Amino acid sequence: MNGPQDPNPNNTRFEEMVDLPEFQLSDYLLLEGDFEGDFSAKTMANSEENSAGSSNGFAPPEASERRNSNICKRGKNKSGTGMRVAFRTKSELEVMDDGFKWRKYGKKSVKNSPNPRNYYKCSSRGCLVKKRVERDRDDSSYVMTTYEGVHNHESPSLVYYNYKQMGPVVDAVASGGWDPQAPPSHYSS
DNA sequence: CGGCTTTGACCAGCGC
DNA sequence: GCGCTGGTCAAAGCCG
Repeated sequence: MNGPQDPNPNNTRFEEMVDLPEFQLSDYLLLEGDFEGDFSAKTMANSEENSAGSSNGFAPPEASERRNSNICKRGKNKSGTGMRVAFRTKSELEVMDDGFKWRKYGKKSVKNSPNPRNYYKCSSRGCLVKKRVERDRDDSSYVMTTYEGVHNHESPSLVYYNYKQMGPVVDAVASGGWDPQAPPSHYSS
């Protein structure tokens, strides 16, 4: 199931969302995927607040990684899609419209967190992509969203995704040079 | 009536 | 080996 398949269409929609005033991307975590190297979790913070610790509910990478150990704990990707991406977003809304249709299938209170974790599956037939949503335990104004898997279809609402255009964005994020606040100039509407 | 959410139960992996 | 915890299932209820 490898190949030049859509790595994560949500990235595109998400990037558009963080351009909106009510959304503010804080952390971008590549937890698993078709990457070279042996890292299991990679943390990208877009702000100098990162170096200031968690004064703003913003955990340093070390802490973020530790928190992500929950996500990686099972170490198995039942959906077999091999791609997991986590975002931490400052948002009032718990469920963000990323262009896909999600069906809630579970809710679980997590240890060490006052906020429950919600589990969603993509509503599209045959699509095994899952999504976990929970509020940050340190600062409930932040929402942790974890996508697992790759959509085998396009967004039912709008399709902005273009793999060739997406590549440089991912590279920019990986190198810390991507500014989520910047206009989505790579879109050609 | 169909689709979605809710919620408790069950299952499986991991750490001790 | 056992207990804990996270993830999933499935039945029931709700809503459009």
